[in-house]
This record gives sequence, structure tokens and C-alpha cells, in this order.
Amino acid sequence: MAKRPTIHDVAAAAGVSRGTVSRVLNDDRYVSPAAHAAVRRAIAETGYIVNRNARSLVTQRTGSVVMVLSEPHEKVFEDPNYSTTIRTAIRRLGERDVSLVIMLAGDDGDRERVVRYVRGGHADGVLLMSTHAGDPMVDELESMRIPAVACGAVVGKENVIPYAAADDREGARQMTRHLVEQGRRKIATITGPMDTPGGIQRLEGFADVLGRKASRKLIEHGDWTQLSGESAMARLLERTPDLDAVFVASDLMAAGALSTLRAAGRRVPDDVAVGGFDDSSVAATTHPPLTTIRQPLAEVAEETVRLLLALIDGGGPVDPVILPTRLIVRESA
Amino acid sequence: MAKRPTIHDVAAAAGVSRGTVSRVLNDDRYVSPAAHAAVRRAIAETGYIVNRNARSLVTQRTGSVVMVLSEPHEKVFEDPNYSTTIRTAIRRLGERDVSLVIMLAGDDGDRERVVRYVRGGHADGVLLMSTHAGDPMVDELESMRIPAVACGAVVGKENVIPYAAADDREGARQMTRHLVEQGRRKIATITGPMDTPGGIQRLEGFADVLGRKASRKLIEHGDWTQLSGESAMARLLERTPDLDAVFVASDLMAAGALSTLRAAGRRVPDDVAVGGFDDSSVAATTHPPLTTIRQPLAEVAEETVRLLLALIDGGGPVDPVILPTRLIVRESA
DNA sequence: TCTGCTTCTGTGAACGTGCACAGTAGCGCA
DNA sequence: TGCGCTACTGTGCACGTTCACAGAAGCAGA
Repeated sequence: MAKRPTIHDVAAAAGVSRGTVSRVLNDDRYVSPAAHAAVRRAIAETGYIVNRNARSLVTQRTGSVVMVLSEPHEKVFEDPNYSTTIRTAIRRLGERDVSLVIMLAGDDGDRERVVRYVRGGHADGVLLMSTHAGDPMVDELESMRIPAVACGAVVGKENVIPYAAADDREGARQMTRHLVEQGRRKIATITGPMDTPGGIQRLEGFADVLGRKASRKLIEHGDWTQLSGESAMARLLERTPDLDAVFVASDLMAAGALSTLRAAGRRVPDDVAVGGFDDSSVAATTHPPLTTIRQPLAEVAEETVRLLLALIDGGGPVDPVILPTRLIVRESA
Repeated sequence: MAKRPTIHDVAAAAGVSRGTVSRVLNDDRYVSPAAHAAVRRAIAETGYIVNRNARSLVTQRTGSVVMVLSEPHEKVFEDPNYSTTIRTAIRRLGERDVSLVIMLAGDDGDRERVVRYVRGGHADGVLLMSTHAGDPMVDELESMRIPAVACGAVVGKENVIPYAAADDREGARQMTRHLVEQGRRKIATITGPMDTPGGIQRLEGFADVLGRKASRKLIEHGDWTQLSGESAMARLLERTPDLDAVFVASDLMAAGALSTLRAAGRRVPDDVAVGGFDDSSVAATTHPPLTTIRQPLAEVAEETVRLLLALIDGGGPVDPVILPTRLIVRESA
């Protein structure tokens, strides 16, 4: 690789000093039109590109942001939540010439690596994805005072770490209301893990609508996977064979619930109505297609990035953003 | 943020010089056990972490690798090919303390940004994903002589850019043979885009088995999306209503083909057998479940990363790696 | 003419490393 | 004693920037 031109080369080619070139680069004021033009021309001629390492060394800014994925699950990226957020983040950050580093934080070793990375000053900000309640990594990041935002609230840190999220609670209410309006009387629910905001708030929304009719017997917990949806549905059927509807907190778990119901000989939606959540791609391909709640994933991602950039740019504290969901009626309910 | 300790601080705390600390850090020989211990202790006490920017400045190594995603498609990350590769890359690179930056290269602006990034010396290597034939970006990267490998061959650059890939051609043969063995006589195919290795080679494998029976009439092209599978299937049915099997070059397109077949009143597999490719998650959830070809995605990803690291570590040229596929028989064929 | 202000430019120092080099101490051997 | 070798240590410089500062040039006003 031929030696790359430095700011010195550009200065020489333009017949000015390093300082002037630097000023043009960081578009400072106080540069004469003539000098400005000469520098621009010299940059083009030499093919000069700033060395970010050298710049970072003095500015203490890296021009990159790290996204931390706490989900240890194998298929994280296939989850549209992640997929959309990653893509949006890369795009929006890229527009500002900020690059995105992705790190996994599935186990303690990973988390330690993340902390070391951030403590090493290699990122200007942190974008937290699906961080678990009580994760010590969050405390460490917090203590470093590095700009951090979460995509979806961090349970227990809602007032400390700003976030953008879909209105899980209201979405759950929308679905539950829909089931009630369809004349369903015995409505069960399969929740997500209770240390995730989606797990907690979708259950709360469910309970908001049903009140005391949301008895313990009608609640089962899953872990977002299809398999967990299958087994949770089986447990519900065993305990309450006469249920006539179930609100499942994710489409993937709902797909699992559908197969259990089919295996048990229940017709959907005739015998049992099924409502999902996410409006992910599986929702359209199940049989019957899932009635579900659409999350404004792209908007949530956009907002998350916007918050982070605002934080990095040194604006003061920023407020969480919560975006509305929408009921999508298909055939399962 | 409190000022971070530098190598000077560590040297002072350990009562040695910068040079000795540096030697301990890069575990050079020639440092006495006493000095080594003192430095280790000082590092722990001060909480010292090397500043990679400063290090990069002198070593010309960044400790990071950039993955370039050329697929402009919206859902890239949901594709298991990407998902698995990204996850594997992050994990394997992370083990060596190399971080992964992800960049999109969907349009010209993106590609220019990638070139600028690499030319700026911000990455030690490039990991190409689904690069299109004739992409000028590849030529530019090539001219910079930066270590680069592809996950899946780059069409037209097979001898220039090392890669790891599944044996697409043999996989297509396996499926086509299977269809023949099932007694199918009129076998059609829906291929991927003909500027991708999967598009080309899966068609070649199909033709390998059928020979002259693989007539033009029985070939349609899709673009990997479900929708394109639907319409390609429709065109095939119109042209050759009596076909009794179709090999679809991806599961997602196969899912599309299935809905078209169902809408046309054909029973699968009774009237028409359908074979997919990828063994992605949709394969198991279609009706009927797809008979498909499993690609060793994880192994391909592992090998891709291994090749890149070998290239970066300065070993000479490396050879492409091609890994075997496997027929997964379900119900659609 | 002097002073003060604005606009513009160049220079030296600093950021935190790694590396080449010089140098020291100890030891064995002729 | 002198020489060469090994094991170890410290120092100066370079990497490519930005930033603070010093100054120059031009102009207006007293």
C-alpha cells in the first residue's frame, strides 16, 4: 500500500501551513477564499483522507458508536427488532460518517470485553439492545458517563438510560380489547420473560383491560422462542381447557401456540382466537395468518439513533420516546 | 470522565520506563521477572488500558475489520446467511480482540463511503457479503491491497478474492437427483439472480443432473424474495401446466411458489413436488414443510473469518474453501 | 502616529504509543 | 585482562493530527 498523503503533503501542495489545512478540514472560520480553494484543490489532487486515529488521539472523539447486543439467543439478527435497528443505525450514523461497531454481550466474558472496549475510549456512545434487568455492565457503563441510549427500556433504569420504544402496554390493551370485542370470555396470555420491558408491559396492558378477570391461571410465561410458545400453550390448555382466546406476547411464540392448538384439535379462530405481537414476517405465513400488533420498528430505531446522537453532541439530558402501535387484523382473531 | 492512565503512569507506578511497560504489553522477550510482576501490578492498580488510537498511529494496525453488506434489500439481517455470518464473525474476531464494523453498500454513496473508510486505513481487513458481479468497489478495494475475503464467491473474482462457500452446485444436484428418484418427469426450476454465485451454480447443478431435459421453458428467475417466487411460479405454471416438480433456489422463494401452487389448486407434493434451498427457518413452517438443502452456514462463516485472519496475519495467499451441503427431506418432495 | 480590532496564517507542543538504538551488567572463556 | 555474548533497560523519535498562541496585515478611529 503506497504511503498515504498526510496533512503535511496537502499543506505543501497548497502552499499553506498545516494549520490552514486543518482549519479547512474542520471548517473553521478565518480562512481566506484563496487559501480555501487552494487547499480543496490540493486535497483532491493528493487524494488525502484524514487519519482518524491521529485525530482521535487529540480530540478524544472516535467517530464510532458501539451497539451492544445482550441477547444470547442464537438467532438474534433474524429478529426483525434487531435487524431493523441495526440497519437503521448503520444508515443514519453513516450519514454522519460515524461507524457502527457491533458487540455481543451474551456472557460475562463478552460483557467484560464491552466494558474494556468502552473504557478504552473506542466509542463515542453506546447503543444498548435488549439489556437485561440488573446487568452489572450497565452500571459500569453508567459510571463512565459515556453517552448511552437503549432501544426499548432497560428495566430498572428507565430514568437513567434514555430510550425509544413502542408503546407495549397500549399495544397489549389494543389486542386484548379486540379479543373482548370479538366476544371472547376466557382469555389467556403467554408473556415474554419478566425481566424484559416487553414481557412486563404487555402483561400489564393485558391486565389493564381484563382487570380481575386476568387470573393467575390464565397467565403463562415464555422466552420469546417458538418452542416456549408451544409448551406454554400446552400448559394453558391443560389447566384451562375451555379458554377461548389467547394473547401471545410475540408472533414467534404465537406460531408455537398455533401448532399446539392444531395438535390438540382446536380450530383457530373458531374454538380459540389467537393474537400475536410484533407483526413480524412469520405473522403472515402462519395458518391461519396472525392477527397481531404492529410495532413502529423503523421509527423506534430512528429515534434511538437520534437520541444517541443528541446525547453525544452534548445537548443535555434527553427524554424517552414512546411510539404508538397498531392492531393488524388477519384471520387468527 | 476522569483522565485515563497512560503508559507513563504505569511506568511510574512500577518504577520502570515506558519501554519496559510496552514490552510487557506486547509480550516481548527480554523483561526480567521482577519487572514483569511490577508492571502487571501497576497495570492492575491504575486500571490502565492501552489507547488503540495511539497504538494504531504507529503500528498502522487498527484492530478492527469491516464487513460490507452489498445487499440493498431491506431485510438483510433477517436472512440467516447474514445473521449467522455476522454473529460468527463478531464472536471469532472478538476472541482475538478485533472489533467488527458493519457498513452497508446498497448504493453508490454507500460504496464510496466504504472505499473512503478503507482507504482511510480504518480497518485491517474487509469481509465481503453478497457482492455483485462487476462492482467497481471491489476493484478499488483490490487496488488498495487490503486483505479481503468474501462469504460466498464474488462472481468474476473467484481467483482474486478468496472465499468460503457452501457447495451450491452439488447441493442443487442433490435436490434434483432426489426429485428424479421420486419419479418426477417434468422438473422446473426457479433460480436466484444470475449475477450471484447461488443463482448461477444452483442452476448449473440442476442442469448437470437433467442434461438436455433442463429446457429453457422450465427455467424462471427470481430475486430471492418470496414475492419473486410467487410470480416465477405463476409464469412456470402458465407456460408448462403439466410440470410435476420444481426446484426453487431458496426457501423463501419456495414459500412464494407454494402459495401460488395452492392458489392454483395444485396439491403439494401430490401434484407438484417442491424442493427448496437453505434450510432456513421458513422451511419448517411452510405447509407442507419444505424438503430442502441445508447449507453449513456456521462452518462457512467460521472459515470466512479464519481466511481473513490468516490473510491479515500476513500468511501468503489463501485458498477458497467449499463445504458440503445436505439434503433434508420433509414433506414437500 | 498610535491604538485597537478583525481577519487570516504559521508554529510549537501535545495526544499515547511502538520501535530502533544505545547502553549496562553479568558471565564465560581464551 | 580483554573480548564477546546474552539478558535486560531506558531514551529519543516518529506516527498525523488539533489546539493554543503568537503574529502579521489591513483598516478604522482618535
